[in-house]
Amino acid sequence: MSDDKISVFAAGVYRKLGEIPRGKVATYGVLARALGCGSPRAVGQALRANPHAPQVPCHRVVRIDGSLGGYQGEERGAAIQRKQQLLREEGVIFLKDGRVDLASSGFEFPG
DNA sequence: AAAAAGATAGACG
DNA sequence: CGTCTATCTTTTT
Repeated sequence: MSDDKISVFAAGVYRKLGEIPRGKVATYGVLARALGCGSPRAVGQALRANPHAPQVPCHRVVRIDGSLGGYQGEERGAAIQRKQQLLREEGVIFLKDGRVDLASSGFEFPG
């Protein structure tokens, strides 16, 4: 937190997030691949430092297995609860396990 | 400059 | 089901 600006990597992540349609969710792996990186952790780092909270749909990014993961830097349980609420309002389908239905709400980047 | 952490994913036992 | 390793970027010492 030294510069007001952000890295090019984060900017690319936020750009991809804007491509995710409402009611859908993308996975870290797919996002990382769309950015040209094979490490979903790098994407998570960019989202964690997300300077635009609700402006960027960072809550539309979940794990590969449908688990929510985290939100900003909150506790795991709190992050899941908040994300589930937001996604549920957007029309994302949730399974009884508390996971997202990637089979219907899973989004993937073209190309 | 070097080391540690971080919202993952995949492989192994 | 639980544990370890691989991979990339950002942040801190």
